Amino acid sequence: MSHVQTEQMNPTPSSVSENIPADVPAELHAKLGRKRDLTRDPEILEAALDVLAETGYDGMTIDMVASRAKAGKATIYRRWPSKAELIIDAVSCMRKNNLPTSELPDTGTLRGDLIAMIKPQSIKEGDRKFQIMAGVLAMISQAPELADAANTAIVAPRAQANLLLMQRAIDRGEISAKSDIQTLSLVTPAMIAHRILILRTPINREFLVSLIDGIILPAVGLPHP
Amino acid sequence: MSHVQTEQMNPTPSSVSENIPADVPAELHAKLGRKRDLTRDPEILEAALDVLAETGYDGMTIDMVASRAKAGKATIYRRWPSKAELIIDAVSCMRKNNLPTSELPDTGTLRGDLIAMIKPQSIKEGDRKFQIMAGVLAMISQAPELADAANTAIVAPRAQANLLLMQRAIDRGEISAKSDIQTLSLVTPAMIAHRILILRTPINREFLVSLIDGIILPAVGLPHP
DNA sequence: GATATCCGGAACTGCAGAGTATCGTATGGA
DNA sequence: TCCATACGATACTCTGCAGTTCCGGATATC
Repeated sequence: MSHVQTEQMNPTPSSVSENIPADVPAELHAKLGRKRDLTRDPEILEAALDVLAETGYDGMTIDMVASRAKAGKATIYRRWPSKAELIIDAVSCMRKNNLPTSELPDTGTLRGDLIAMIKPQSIKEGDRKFQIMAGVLAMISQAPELADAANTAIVAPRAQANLLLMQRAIDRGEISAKSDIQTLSLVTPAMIAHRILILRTPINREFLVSLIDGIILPAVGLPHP
Repeated sequence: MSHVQTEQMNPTPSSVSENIPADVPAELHAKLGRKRDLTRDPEILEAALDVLAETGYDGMTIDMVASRAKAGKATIYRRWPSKAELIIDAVSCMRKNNLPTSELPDTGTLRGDLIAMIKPQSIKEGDRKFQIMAGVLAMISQAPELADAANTAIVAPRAQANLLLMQRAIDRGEISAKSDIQTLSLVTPAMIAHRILILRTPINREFLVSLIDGIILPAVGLPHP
């Protein structure tokens, strides 16, 4: 990280007590209950994620985010105190866009369920998410809470979905209850991350199917179809 | 990445043709066959890897590398034209330190071989390698050749070792020849990377054993011991 | 329509860090 | 012993970007 400036000076401008300036810092803003264009927030966060996915944390500049969101730089700093906090917020807010567990497929077989989770749209979306992950990784060592945010927003949902599907397979007696489904549920996210981050190869259907048929199903004792 | 400067100006100082200065740039240096303290190169590269593992690409400064190697900043720039090339060189040179395949264990069983590869020293060394990987990831999008270098130096050797052990297990009839050992050989590196990069949890013996007993062996049809 | 507030745009400041230049010194070869 | 070269240290320049400030215009409320 390049410039991690002096960290939060003058939380209250106590030197001049004349009156509140037109543009007040973000924290005060929220607390004073001023009205703001609330539709700008998600647009800016989305722009930040785009730039992050494309250029990485250090390649990303606030000007890029501002121009992509057609916003002024000042507008961004009115809402977030620093670049770091903007990104943490952006990544944290990704969680909302995850599909709820109620929408999980239920085909009757584990393989059917796992295959059903492969959809063109989810592949593309997953690609972007892991690009964001790559952009964020550089910053993780300085802001550990970001690791949690990224994990919660990007890999945990996938792992959780896998875990539920496998648990259901155990419950219906399809696979052995001794399977280490906790570890197994992490295999696909880890392999996807490895492929995108290190091999720089985009995800496709064949790859995901080979993970299912070559690793997951054999590991839980199901014969290759 | 912060400062990716203007990229290679005046390859030959044609403006002044007086004589060659005492300290010539690195490229000329090598070509002219001047004598240099060759023992400094690996020390500087090693220092660069240390700093890289600790602070990441953008956190790393040339001054840090110089002082860690007890070298002058100018000495580094005499040998490498830029920070980026220094790091690419450092990562590329890691390959040499990998143990040759001839030293692979041969216990007679796949599980025995895989377990035998877990040694305290290899865990520690692996930890550092993947920290370096984390540091390098930020830069990969701008220098794709670095992805190859990192892959070749860090994950490929592990995968290759796994692959050989599994192939031997097939050859001796221990496991089915239909096993997708190509994909399986990537599981441990990918899971290790995931754990270090995203979960920020250090590797230990229990984790590696659970990968072997919970995923690899079940996936090739060997019963849990 | 007057007032207040926020907006986008743009100019500005400050600083860290890449890369360069210089200097006094250590070293090795003739 | 002398010369050449490369060394470490240090001081320097230059540039990109985080964060700030200012301004004219849009919007909303009354």
